[in-house]
Amino acid sequence: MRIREAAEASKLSIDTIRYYEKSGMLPKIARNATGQREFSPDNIEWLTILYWLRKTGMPMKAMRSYAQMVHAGDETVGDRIALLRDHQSRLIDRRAELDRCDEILRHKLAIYDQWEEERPS
Amino acid sequence: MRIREAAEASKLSIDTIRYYEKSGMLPKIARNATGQREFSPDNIEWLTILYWLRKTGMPMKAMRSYAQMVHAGDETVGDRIALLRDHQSRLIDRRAELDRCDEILRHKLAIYDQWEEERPS
DNA sequence: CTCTTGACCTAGAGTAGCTCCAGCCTGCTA
DNA sequence: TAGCAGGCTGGAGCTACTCTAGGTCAAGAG
Repeated sequence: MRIREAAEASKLSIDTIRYYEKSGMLPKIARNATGQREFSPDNIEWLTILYWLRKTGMPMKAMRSYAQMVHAGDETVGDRIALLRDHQSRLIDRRAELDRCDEILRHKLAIYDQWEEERPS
Repeated sequence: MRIREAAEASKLSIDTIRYYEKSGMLPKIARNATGQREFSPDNIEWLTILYWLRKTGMPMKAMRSYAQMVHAGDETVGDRIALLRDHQSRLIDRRAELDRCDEILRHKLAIYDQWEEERPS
């Protein structure tokens, strides 16, 4: 699978995939005879996970160390679990932030709506 | 109220507040005799709203136009409502993203946990 | 009354995480 | 054999901060 398809499958952009490779966040990606990247199904799964981790705010630094742990082998499984659980708990915090913002917006909108009612355009 | 207190009250950093002022996202902030910023309670409310809007992903560009609309006066209230409602609907999308990521993490962790069970450290 | 400390100031450099662009190569189709 | 699609690299540009250098000012200690 070449980069265009990999981008579509993972929802990352082509540029972002190349950037992630350059930044050491991907395993070694195979190249064909003319130097083009060839993505395996495993690579696609990896990209997809990165897409979701980034989208929900995991910093590249953490993704890089996760990548290195996967590369390092089985004895890092414990640390990998810790890293993922850690991110999972951040998701909860983020959800609370969304709720708080929603609350503030509701409040603000209630004020504006009342305002509109009183002095209609 | 000076910048340190304003930062504490709004949860923005001192640097970010100065940056926001420079970028035209704040109303005119008063200065005292020695050139230090003096924040009014209104200013603090504004900073707090910006904090939550940014934290939940509103781009600076949108915050800038919101600031300009507030500055422009009452006839922009309709547009302001539209902008806030728009952001509110983004919050829903973000929540869905968090849920999706949580699902993926659960799946991944289930696999790792099983792995750990099979070959305990 | 000078000295230090601490809070503030500005301009500008540095950073994260992309995104876009120029210039080049290759393979397919007409 | 020319044209076009799709890939490649290195590097510039962008957003939203974050940090640093170098300076001012006020208040308390010696």
